[in-house]
Amino acid sequence: MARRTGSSGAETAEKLREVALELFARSGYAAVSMREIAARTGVQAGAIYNHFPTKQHLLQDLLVVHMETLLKAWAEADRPDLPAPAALENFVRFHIRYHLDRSREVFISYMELRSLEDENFSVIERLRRSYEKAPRAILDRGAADGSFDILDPQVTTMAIIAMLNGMTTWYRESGRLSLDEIEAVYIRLVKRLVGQKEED
Amino acid sequence: MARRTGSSGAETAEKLREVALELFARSGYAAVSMREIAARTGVQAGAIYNHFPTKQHLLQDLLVVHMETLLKAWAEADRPDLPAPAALENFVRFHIRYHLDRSREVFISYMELRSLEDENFSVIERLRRSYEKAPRAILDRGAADGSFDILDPQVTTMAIIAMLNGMTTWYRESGRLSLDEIEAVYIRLVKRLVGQKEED
Amino acid sequence: MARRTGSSGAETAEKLREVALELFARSGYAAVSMREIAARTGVQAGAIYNHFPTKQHLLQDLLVVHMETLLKAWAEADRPDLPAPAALENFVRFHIRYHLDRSREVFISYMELRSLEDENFSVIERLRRSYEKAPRAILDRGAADGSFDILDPQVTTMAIIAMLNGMTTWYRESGRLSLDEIEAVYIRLVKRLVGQKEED
Amino acid sequence: MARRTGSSGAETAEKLREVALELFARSGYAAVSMREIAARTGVQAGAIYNHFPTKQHLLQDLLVVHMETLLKAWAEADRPDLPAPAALENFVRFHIRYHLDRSREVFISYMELRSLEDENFSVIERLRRSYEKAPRAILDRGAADGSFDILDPQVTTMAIIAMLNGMTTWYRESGRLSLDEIEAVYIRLVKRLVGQKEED
DNA sequence: GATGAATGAGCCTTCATTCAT
DNA sequence: TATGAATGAAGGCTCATTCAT
Repeated sequence: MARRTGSSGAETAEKLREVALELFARSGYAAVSMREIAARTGVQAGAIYNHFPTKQHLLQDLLVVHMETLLKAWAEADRPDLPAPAALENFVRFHIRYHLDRSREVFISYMELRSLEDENFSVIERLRRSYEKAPRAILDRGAADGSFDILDPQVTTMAIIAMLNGMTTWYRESGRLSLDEIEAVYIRLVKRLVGQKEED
Repeated sequence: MARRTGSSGAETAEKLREVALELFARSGYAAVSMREIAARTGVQAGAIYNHFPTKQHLLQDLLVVHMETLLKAWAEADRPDLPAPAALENFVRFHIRYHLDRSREVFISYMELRSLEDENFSVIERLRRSYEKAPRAILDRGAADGSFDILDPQVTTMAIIAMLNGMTTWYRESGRLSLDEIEAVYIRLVKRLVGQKEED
Repeated sequence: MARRTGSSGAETAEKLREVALELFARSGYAAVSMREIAARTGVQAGAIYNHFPTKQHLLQDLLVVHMETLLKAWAEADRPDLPAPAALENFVRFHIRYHLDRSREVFISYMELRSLEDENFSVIERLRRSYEKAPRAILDRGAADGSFDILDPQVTTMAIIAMLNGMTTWYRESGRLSLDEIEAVYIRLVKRLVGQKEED
Repeated sequence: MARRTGSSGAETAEKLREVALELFARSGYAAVSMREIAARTGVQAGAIYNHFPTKQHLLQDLLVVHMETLLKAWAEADRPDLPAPAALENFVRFHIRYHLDRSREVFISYMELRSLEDENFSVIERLRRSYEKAPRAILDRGAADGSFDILDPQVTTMAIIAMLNGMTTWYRESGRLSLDEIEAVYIRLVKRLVGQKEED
């Protein structure tokens, strides 16, 4: 059969991306079959290949789009004009909100790096490094102007990111603490890590 | 052909465990085939089934052994007699050293939870929760006696663990800092997280 | 998108025939996909079906056109008025020239008979037999008037055709001998096969 | 299920070779599926891969074995001690008998060269050239000692081979002429091609 | 305990063909 | 007439697992 009335190429591609994202995040790239993705999208397996040339490209597409969207979103959220403490708080808020909204993307962008073929791996790795420069720059700025007391800027940067990302593994909307409360705790924890005096 | 002189069942099983660990950590459970494990062990695929009834059991075996060994090691390293600050430092040292030595086990014990069938999943999850009680208990003790100033004990516990585990993703023996130096930084970072005054 | 200005249906059909001929000759009917034919023609696969109802029809079309063109060309080249020796030489020249010009058609008309469905096979087979009657008739004429000394007319006919066709498998324009030279050799070889005394 | 009692690896491999030979000769390499070969062999498709690593290897195996067997058989049948006319007759007899017995191997060794990947192609092509040296050497010998009157030794060699091979396309056991009769005709035709005087 | 040959299901991908646009 | 998106079947090959030897 040919195209059914009402369906369009862009819609199918977007549906495929959404379904693949969900399944890759839940079961892992290797454990998900093209047939499974197709079935949940409501098409036959072969139809996927009208939109993505291989399974690998589908993963690559998800990761590139995620990283680029993240970088673009941060470019808009970044406030280099703010003093370092406020800039850091801004980063933490951004990172937590953005990553909770896209926990599946974040998860596979860490977990499925190993499923990427070499060249694709490098592309994503480079984008990731680029994002990690954001907190590092703020830390350096705060260290320079004396508002932070940093132990080791590189280790501290990685510690902050790991700590924030860890949240996605246990956060549940129905949990004990609201997102606002958790956010507040994390902001204070990060301030401690960078040796900033608490204002209160 | 029969068994080659000199090889024994226990040896093969151990070699299989070691190879499977390496491959699962590198490529993920779903992406590794029994044939691949067998080939690197130097046997045929069928021989694996003399030692492990299924691929799932092989993973389960690795994870259970890892978690039980970890808990046993901690039971030996734990010093409940120490004051909270020293106990926390002891935990951090233990965790870093142990996890760097077993980075593959740690990695798959986080990553491949989703590859476990339901019952196996619960077993491992329970063991993991059990380990996480260790830092939590120290935090609670320090909070009670006033040596720590904890923001939220549960969030802080998870933050500490996530921060420490993050290290395994970037640590390289040949890196800028020695293990001792990194350890020292992390200990100070953890002290900051729990609101302990730095002594020096 | 609609038809691009300048392209016409007949042009596309002819381009498809040419491309299919080339690909079938090079890789074989079964190994060539409709997408491949379409791509080299500069259209999408679906467009082929505006010109040929199935892949099988496309092959059939090529073979029927080839055989009919061959028969028509021979009808024009044939000189039944000539004495048998001159008529035979005329046939050999015609066959060599025609088959070298159409080596791809000749090749698939032998090779892809097996790819034809039954009815189509019979059509082509009949046309081929019809062409083979040409040399046979000349042989019979020469045998009757004593200008040839034929061993077995049927076997000799097939031998001549096989010998001549074999040339298409090794002939290269850049080879040691020119086409004229090769032709001269083949004419003399054929004369030997039919037991005709060499004039020179 | 595992191996059924009574079956053995070597037997299955041989059966697979025989079936593949038959099917490749009948339908062409590209048109035959591994499942089809497996089904006629009485195993599942996957089992083929215990004996041949790929479909291409299966074809390659058939062709290499055929060419090597042919060369070996000719090495035994060759009689370099005979005078050129008798040696040529010996070659024609050998070639006809051998090729009729192995018409499928001969057919695919010509037809499926194009299905071979580059390296495999070269191997077979080299073996084929090697066989073609046999008649060429006899022709040269007969030309040198004056027993033949050769027009062009290379063209004549190819003509002889093409003429003889052509027989496999039309020979039927139930045909008008017996194999002995056909053989006799072909021997006399070849003698004519090399310009040897007929004895009787 | 190990091999090697087998199964049956499933993998990613391509195929000829169809049809709304 | 052509596109591009779809189908359903089939392609070569790999998988976890079994079992006679």
